[in-house]
Amino acid sequence: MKLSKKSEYGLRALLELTQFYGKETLQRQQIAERQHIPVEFLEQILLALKRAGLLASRRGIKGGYTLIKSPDEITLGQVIRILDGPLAPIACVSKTAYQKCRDCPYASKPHCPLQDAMGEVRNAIADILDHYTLNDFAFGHRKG
Amino acid sequence: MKLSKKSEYGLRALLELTQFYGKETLQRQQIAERQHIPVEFLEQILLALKRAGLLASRRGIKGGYTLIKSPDEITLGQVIRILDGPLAPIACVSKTAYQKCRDCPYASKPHCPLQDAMGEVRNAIADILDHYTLNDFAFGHRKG
DNA sequence: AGAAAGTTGACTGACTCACTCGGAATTGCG
DNA sequence: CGCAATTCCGAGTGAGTCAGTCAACTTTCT
Repeated sequence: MKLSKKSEYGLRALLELTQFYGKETLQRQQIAERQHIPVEFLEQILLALKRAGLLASRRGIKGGYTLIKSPDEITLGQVIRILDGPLAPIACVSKTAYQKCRDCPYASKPHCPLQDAMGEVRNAIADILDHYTLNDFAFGHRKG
Repeated sequence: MKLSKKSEYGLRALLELTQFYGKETLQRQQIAERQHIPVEFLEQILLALKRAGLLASRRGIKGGYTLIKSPDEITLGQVIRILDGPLAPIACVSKTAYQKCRDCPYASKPHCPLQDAMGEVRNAIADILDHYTLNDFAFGHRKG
């Protein structure tokens, strides 16, 4: 049940980019320093977020990264799925990356205890993370 | 955010042991067959659960494993913590295995966005798993 | 005694995590 | 143009974890 460094760094990087949304573009270097992230590792994270359509970048001497979507349209759930894969604890309860469980003795039966339990967990996690926007994240989450 | 095979197998093994609670002792072999678990791997799982005080075992020709605590006193949360470690996505929000995060730029500040978000997730997971007993698991969970 | 079971520790192959490196492409400036 | 600063991209790496496997030992029952 662990969050990878990749996701942690990714979220912390987006924290910075959210604070400068609509103002400046930030360079890897700056983000890395402010958030204490190894710069070369950060690079591949930012690239993944760019490929996923969250960031834009410019090369060259005045280059850098910018948020391309509004920070209240991006949720922590999206980010973690991009960097870490599905939120669900086991594949057979994932909604975004469902996979039938093989070799499970309940696969044929209408009802699997593990699926029930882990399904609840998945939903609880997704409920939080898919409604937690970068704005909430950067400026304080209004609790429901 | 993934559940290890170890925990999955452990929970499935306890499913069997719960069904026979107060009736028979089960052997590794039987559990392994019913739940399709590699028997030698299952062994080390059962041993861990024994050391943690959930199971008793008898050696020798009529040996096997039994639940030593009532299945409504054991929660899925306990089991997963024994086999997989803390439920919390990051150590600095764990209640059972708290660790100060080092190198986090918010470590000195009164308030860390990542801790807020992951703290919510941790609580949601723990709320479910620490109230989900083996009885609920084996015989159907009464939803709150 | 001997077979059947659990106990223990070590071992292994594949994989993942968290980086790291080298080099190519792009951009701005003088 | 030439050069420096920056991003882009693929590959590599060392440590560690995951998911078992194995061999040798002890205990118990008949």
